[in-house]
Amino acid sequence: MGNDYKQTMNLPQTEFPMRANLASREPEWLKFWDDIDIYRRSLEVNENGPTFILHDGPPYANGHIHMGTAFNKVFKDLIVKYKSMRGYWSPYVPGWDCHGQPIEHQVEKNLGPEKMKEISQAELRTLCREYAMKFVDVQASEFKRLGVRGDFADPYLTLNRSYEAGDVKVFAEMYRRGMIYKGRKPIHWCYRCKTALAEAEIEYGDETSDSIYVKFWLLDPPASFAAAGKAAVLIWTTTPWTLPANVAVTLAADADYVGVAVGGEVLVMAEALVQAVAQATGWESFELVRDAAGEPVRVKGRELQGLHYAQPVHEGVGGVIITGDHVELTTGTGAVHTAPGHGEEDYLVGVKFGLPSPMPVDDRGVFDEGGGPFAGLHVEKANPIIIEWLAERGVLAAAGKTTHSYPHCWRCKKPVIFRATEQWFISMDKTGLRDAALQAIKGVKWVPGWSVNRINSMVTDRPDWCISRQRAWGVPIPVFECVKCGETVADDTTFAAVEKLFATEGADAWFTRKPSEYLPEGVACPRCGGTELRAESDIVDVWFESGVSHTSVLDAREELRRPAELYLEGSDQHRGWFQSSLLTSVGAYDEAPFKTVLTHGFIVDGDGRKMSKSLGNVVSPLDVVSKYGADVIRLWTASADYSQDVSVSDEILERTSEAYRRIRNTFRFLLSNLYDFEPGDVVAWEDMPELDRHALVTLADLVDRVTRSYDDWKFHQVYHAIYGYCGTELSSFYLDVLKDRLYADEADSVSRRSAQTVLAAVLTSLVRLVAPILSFTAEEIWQFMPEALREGIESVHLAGWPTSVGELVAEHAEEAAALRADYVVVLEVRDAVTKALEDARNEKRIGKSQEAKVVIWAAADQSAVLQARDARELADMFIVSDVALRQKLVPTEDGVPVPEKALFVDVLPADGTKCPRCWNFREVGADGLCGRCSSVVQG
RNA sequence: GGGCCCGUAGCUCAGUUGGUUAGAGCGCACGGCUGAUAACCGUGAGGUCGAUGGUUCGAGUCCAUCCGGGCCCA
Repeated sequence: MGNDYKQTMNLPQTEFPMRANLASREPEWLKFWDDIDIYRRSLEVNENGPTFILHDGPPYANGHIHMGTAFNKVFKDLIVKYKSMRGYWSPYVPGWDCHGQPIEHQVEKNLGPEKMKEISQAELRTLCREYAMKFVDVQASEFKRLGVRGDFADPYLTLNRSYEAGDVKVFAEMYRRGMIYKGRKPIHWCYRCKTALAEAEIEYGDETSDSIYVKFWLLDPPASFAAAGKAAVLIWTTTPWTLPANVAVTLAADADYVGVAVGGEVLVMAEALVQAVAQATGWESFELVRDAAGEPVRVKGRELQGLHYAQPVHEGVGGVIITGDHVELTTGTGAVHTAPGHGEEDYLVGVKFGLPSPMPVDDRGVFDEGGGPFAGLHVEKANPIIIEWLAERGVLAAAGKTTHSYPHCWRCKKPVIFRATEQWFISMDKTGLRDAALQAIKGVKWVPGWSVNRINSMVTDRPDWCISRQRAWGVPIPVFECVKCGETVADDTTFAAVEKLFATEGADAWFTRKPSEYLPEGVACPRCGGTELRAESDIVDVWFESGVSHTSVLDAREELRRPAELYLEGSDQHRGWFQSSLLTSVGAYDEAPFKTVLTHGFIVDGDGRKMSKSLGNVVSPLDVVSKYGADVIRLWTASADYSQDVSVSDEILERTSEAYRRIRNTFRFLLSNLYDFEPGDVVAWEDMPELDRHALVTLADLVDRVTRSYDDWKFHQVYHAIYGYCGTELSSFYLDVLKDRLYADEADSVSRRSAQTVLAAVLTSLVRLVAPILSFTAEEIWQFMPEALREGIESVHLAGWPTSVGELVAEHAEEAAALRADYVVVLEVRDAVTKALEDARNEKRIGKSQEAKVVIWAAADQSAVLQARDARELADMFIVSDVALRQKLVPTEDGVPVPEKALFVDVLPADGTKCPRCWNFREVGADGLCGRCSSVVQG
């Protein structure tokens, strides 16, 4: 609409682009932050502030980041930025977990078997180091691209010398305290490659095995069974070669066991499996042992516990019947042959019952003397011989073949065995570590609340911690072995020497130098006095390594300290890092390394399913960055309730992106109406229209709410509060109402300056509130703000937290309370008015609301509030040209009319003529303008 | 199979100690505006609260079972 008056108005002006173009513009802000060294600066401004340390849990330096790592890092970043803006000294040192089997495995795969054979352990370690460092760099740049701020120039790496020295320090302290011991545990073992295998190095594949049923004669059978014949417990196994290591039979405690009478013998097994076993063994006739009443004799597994049987291989040796949770009643006989040296479950139940774990198979897979009659036999060839041997002795009930999934070595593709070997353990109970840890848990704040249950049950139930690994890429168990007698040599002197060695040369030296080169003179075996020592070849579990970051990082770095205020990781870390950090810290220092632990759920797709390549629902953070921008990932991170699993999908990101645009446009409107606002233009509270004072109250309330939500770690509430404020409070009400004043009133009028004063307050507050989340956009806004509003501060991230509005409103607390109450009513009426306007619009009686005049038949409870305001004020708030107030009285029985309870609104065409400048309907003068516009135009 | 946890409109979230017709914003549909314009304003339609069965005068809100999903174990 061509309108000459347009130039006489104060229409919005700004260079701040409506379209964000985040993907291409964000890198410019990254450069800006680099240029001004924002990380150092953010520390400097809070040099004297209280300390807040969020200690970063190290992601594994392998591969690119995914949505989960992106979420976690952004989450941490917004907390650190918030605390920093609140005045806390909050250094953030990112870390990486660099050692471990996956990297070693990958390097070995890349190398191929030929080259692998040729290189030394030291060379392999060098390749692993290069591999890890490459991905540290990759991930660091990806994290930075997300806007994560921290000491990326000097992160902590578990392969650093100083870090490795910390491993020794913690190990030494726990060793001194008597928590670390040497024991045995079965592990996957490949006797061809003569090596231990990690779970990830196992490939499962179908294998045809022997399937045999064996009778273990009971030495002290229950009388009810024995009466019917010689009694045995019947077991089933697919690994006959493990029978020499048998020490027990495990039953299900609550299951019913019966005696099956076959050929004059009584075979005890689970009742539920009798039919299946009969089929497998081909019994032509059998019957259950019955009592006098003719009922089958049923005995619970737990009642049989403690009975003894004759070990099937070793003559004159007894085994014991125990019970365990792992016994299934779906296959076998419900009586499980138990050899703690040959299986994980067998081992665990063996530990529980204090059983020995004989291990008659050597590292080549050959039976030693422990194999009894089979000594010298290779396990690969043992099965048929053992089966025949059993048959000869009349204990083989049946033999067949079965196909099942079985573990294979990834290198030679051949079946592997479970074999107990010497390992290092941290004892949970010898020195009371478990109890101390449970005690320490109580002193930590766990968010959300269920988190404490989880850590508690894990610490309560976990077995001793096996901390040794038979690998190359890691930190060695820092002890020695006497070559002469095999005794472990480790004391203050050796630990100090090793710690120094690692601190100066790194753990690599362990593999290239002889102990005599770095141990002081005179170190000798405490048992035999031998002085020739061999360095332990096992390395330490990577969980132990990352767990000691409280020592290697928090203690070691000047800017940090232990305990940290906060650890923040996904819920899987209850078993992982939270626990390993807790146990090593309690073990070495008797206290938890953290004051608060925050846990978040996992990232899943829109249907709540985990992301996987096969489902095709994987969302890559790098793709999201290039499509939407890092700020949209950041906004998504903040918007989700992390106490449960967090969904991400195209739709969710699309919605988040729309929310982003809404927030961005709100800022754009604010900026565009402050182009001519100078510090001298500020209007005092007393001189403001009531609407503006109310807007300040609303803003102060928002700041308050948002601050509390940040403090309570409720970031999705921050998001909802800010988003809602932009849409509801500002866009659809306050800003909409303000347009007339901002555009049409005289530029320098008090009414317009008052509005701008409020807009400035909103802008400078809001930009700070969103800065921890929308780090890039907030910075962009900051740089577009009028000079004076920036107060000479270079970056929004150095600008501190908004406090002045809250103080101003607090000075007028009473009035503020009244305004809050009154505006509840005003806004109710406004809703009714807009609804009535919409009806009129649908009837084509009006177009824009300024064409209307509304008559409000106020309800009784609203009347007083409306009466207290003048009609023009109300008309402005409702964006109509005029308001008339009426109160409808209705007659009552006693003849005294009372006000009607309901509210009615009539919409009429506005009186007067449309002012061509401000589009309100008014009395117009000779120039055709309304009084206000006329005087503005004339100046 | 075990431990911990989750399941309210298409999406993100609210729903106090169980109590009137379950809320908000966004999206969507329709309409308005064209002086926030790849914007802005308004109105409206969408849930019976994963399912079933209990406790209760009354349950999204307590109990049980089941279904679906997640993490960690086995």
